[in-house]
Amino acid sequence: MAIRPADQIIHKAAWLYYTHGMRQDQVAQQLNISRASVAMYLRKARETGIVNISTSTQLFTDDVLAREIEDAYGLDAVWIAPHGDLVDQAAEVPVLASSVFLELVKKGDRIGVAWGQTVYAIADVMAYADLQDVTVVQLCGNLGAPFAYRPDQCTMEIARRLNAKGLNFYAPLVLSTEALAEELRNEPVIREQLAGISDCDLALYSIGTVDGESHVVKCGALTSAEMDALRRAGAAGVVAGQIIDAKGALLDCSYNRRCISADLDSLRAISKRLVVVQEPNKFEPLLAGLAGGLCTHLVISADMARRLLDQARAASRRKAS
Amino acid sequence: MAIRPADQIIHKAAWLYYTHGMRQDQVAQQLNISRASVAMYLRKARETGIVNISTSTQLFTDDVLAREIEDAYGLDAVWIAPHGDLVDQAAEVPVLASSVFLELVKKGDRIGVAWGQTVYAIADVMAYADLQDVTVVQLCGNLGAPFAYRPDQCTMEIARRLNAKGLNFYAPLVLSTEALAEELRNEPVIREQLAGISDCDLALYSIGTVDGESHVVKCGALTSAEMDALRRAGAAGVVAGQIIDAKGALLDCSYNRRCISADLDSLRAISKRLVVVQEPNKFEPLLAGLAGGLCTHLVISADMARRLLDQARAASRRKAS
DNA sequence: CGGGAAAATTGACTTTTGTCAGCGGCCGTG
DNA sequence: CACGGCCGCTGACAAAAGTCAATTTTCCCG
Repeated sequence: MAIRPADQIIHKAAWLYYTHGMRQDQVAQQLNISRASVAMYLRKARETGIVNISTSTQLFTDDVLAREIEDAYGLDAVWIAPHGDLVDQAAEVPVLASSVFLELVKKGDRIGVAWGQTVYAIADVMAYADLQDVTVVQLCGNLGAPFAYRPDQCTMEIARRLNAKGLNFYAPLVLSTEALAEELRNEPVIREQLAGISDCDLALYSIGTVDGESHVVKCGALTSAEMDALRRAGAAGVVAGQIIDAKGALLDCSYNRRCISADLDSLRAISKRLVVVQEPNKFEPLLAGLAGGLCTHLVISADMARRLLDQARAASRRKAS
Repeated sequence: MAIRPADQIIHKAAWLYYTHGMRQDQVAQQLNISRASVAMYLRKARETGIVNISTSTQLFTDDVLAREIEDAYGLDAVWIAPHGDLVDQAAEVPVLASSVFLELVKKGDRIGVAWGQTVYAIADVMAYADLQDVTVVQLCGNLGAPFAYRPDQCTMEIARRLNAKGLNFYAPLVLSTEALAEELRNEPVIREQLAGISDCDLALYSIGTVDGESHVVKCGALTSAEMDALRRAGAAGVVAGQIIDAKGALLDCSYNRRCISADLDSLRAISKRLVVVQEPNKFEPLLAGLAGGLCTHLVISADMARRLLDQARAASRRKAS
């Protein structure tokens, strides 16, 4: 909490340079150090979030397509990463998402974070910030897979970037029997963490696919064959490690009952639910999530936006006829 | 709300430069314009709040003196503008205050703003920001004095800087009879505005002196002689144009009854009350404000901080003996 | 308390950014 | 339709910032 004495000089340099608009040589003179050091301190200030530089994401919400999707799906806000006229579209989604995320966070917030490649990609490009009274909580249990994008890593990395407190979940995501999962959920430590999820101000997650490429399969929570069976039983997407059906409801299956993760109602109790979808093959999972009311704020690519809108129009035509 | 087509390019340039970290020549190439134009757009982006650069104010809260004052007066946070080792101390207070203010504001907030030289000085050095869903409301009636720091100007200037909505108060601050003031307060428009004050998330004000130099005297709301009389009757400070006594309660006097301004209870209902004191002669007024619970967040100079702490210590010694 | 490794700092050089006069297109006006 | 004024853009130069190898300082450890 307290500033380390060594960092004091960084704060001073940043204040004089950015707030007072002094030049680096003036700052150097004022602090009796070389200009090169000032340049270095300023870089550190930016890197650690002592100085925050953020760009409005209005460019990406202010768009007819985005408005139409907001209306069609009843969302609070939609951001669309445009086609390659700027930069690579797919890569743009996490960058945009991390800006949007930082725009939505405010001091004192409690933030729920799920996991997966998309979430980790967002964490990875996220700017550092100085949000010491923010708490980042993990939305579901862990798994031991050697992937950077596993639940605890996602939570930790985001907490680190924000200089926030990270609250990890010390339980496995999935257990071998339903009874054990139930028992564990009733353990005070775990119960408390699960209960705290609905107190979050903001949640961040993506929606997973239900095929062999799904992160739950890659991490070994389910075999590819089991996933195929679940898909035949109506699985449409994955949210915080749990399987949902096309209506966005929790699929009634043993796997879900063996999971320790955020209750969907708890997620819906969070006022800002930021869903980010990067891969083009996540169309159906995303529809499921939208149907289930799991999303209030959405970041997607232009292609995906197009498909969502077409879908909504087709649906309303069907209803009209 | 919508981005003007001409501003689109500014957003794009800012996004590529600040978020993607491209160099100006790369941005220029990407957007098919000259690098000089990019430099110009970037300046505009910074000036209009499309890009936001903010520096942590931790340096000024993270200080034993600040902590001691927090404890002694039960405040949420205190910031202290240090002695001249950095820059001019008095001039630093508004600069620091405007940074603190911007740190405390968040999207969707409703902000109450009073008036006076200090408040206007803060507005004047405030960085531009892009907070379009913020509302800035005037905390008290107006007066026609030809000063830049009058109530409507303070409100408007802050709203302009934030790109927020400004809600002015179209009633005089002080009327000639109590009856008329009472009648006016009951007018739906005015009543509504007064009622809306307690819904604010954040308030910004200074505390005025009760002498001939007071802004209420300079602006002609009171004569110097009337002020002297009020002082003898127990006046200790001015908050949003109203006179308070040493305990921080509204002074029982005709002037106050003729005022159209925020009820002190409404002010206390606002969760963050940022009080900024710049001039050294505002020590007693500040004590009155603190006594009345009108302050939760405080920005002062190092000298003032010293005096506050000495006062608190003297008071506790007196109590102990 | 000396020696050595690691970290911090700096001077000198390179790259990047800021600025401004001047050019050219656009629009309203005579 | 020609003219003048205005605004926005650009090229070229000046100023500022970034970088890195060399040097100094700090901090262990024997």
